Amino acid sequence: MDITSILRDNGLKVTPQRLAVYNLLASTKDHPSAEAIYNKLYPLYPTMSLATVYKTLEVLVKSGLVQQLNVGENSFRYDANVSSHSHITCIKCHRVDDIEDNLFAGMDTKISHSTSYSIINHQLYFFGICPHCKQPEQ
Amino acid sequence: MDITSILRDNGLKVTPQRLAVYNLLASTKDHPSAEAIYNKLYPLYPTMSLATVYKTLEVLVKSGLVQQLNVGENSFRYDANVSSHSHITCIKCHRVDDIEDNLFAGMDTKISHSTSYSIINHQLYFFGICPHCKQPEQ
DNA sequence: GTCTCTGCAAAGTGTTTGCATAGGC
DNA sequence: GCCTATGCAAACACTTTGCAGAGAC
Repeated sequence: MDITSILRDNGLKVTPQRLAVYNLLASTKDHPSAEAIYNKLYPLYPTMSLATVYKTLEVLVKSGLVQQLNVGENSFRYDANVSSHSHITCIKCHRVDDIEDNLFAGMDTKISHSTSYSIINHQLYFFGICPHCKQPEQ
Repeated sequence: MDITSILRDNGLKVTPQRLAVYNLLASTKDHPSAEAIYNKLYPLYPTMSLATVYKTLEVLVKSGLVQQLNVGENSFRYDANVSSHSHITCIKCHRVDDIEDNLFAGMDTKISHSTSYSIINHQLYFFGICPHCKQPEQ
């Protein structure tokens, strides 16, 4: 199902701003922050405001079209990939990459047994040095 | 080694405020935020300011006496347990409990192989409903 | 035409900083 | 007595809110 139908099904209007934010997120593996999204869209939509980006992201998150990530910076990052998957951050260049979730199969069940919680989901963040930053400086 | 010696070894002065913040963290499994720490200490140290709590926490984190947690709220939480261990948050009452880290043995190596990053550490957060909140409301 | 969305500015929240004074050593 | 730490207030960064006008349907 496409974003237009999903928005309409949720009683939400389809606006150029909403499409622009979603399409930007869907076309990158970058995990940008609200501000980064705004900076990328501003040249194309010079009337768009940062407040609109925030309001749009809230709508997209609530509609299940986008997920909000918290990689321990002071701002959130956003991801149009809403499937359960984890992230790894480079402590040098701060890029954020995806990790396939099948590496964590069965983990929720294991945790559930050892904690007596009912596990609903998880957010797993790994920190390290990416292949690019491992190369010697020149 | 006790906190007094560790502070001195780092060239830091031992002040009542630093001891109070550290001892509070060391004596609870609560994972309080800076504000919660301030609120607990204020009755005992009425001249202490929130800025001092923040400055003290920064010093303690840098000295390796305390770790900063990011459970996806808009504020950080702090933990005097600096051993590698993960956390689980109740989405109803927002309590944060510890998870023994041996459940995750070998995971960093696995991720390192699949991502080509050098893994330095990880932050694993689980979300669910705690045993207490699972009980029917009365 | 209705009712939600946008965009501006202002307010809010958690955290950090500057600086004079207090206090550890 | 020196030099760092404290505590106040002001600044900061990110995010949210209020509201009038614009725009989707």
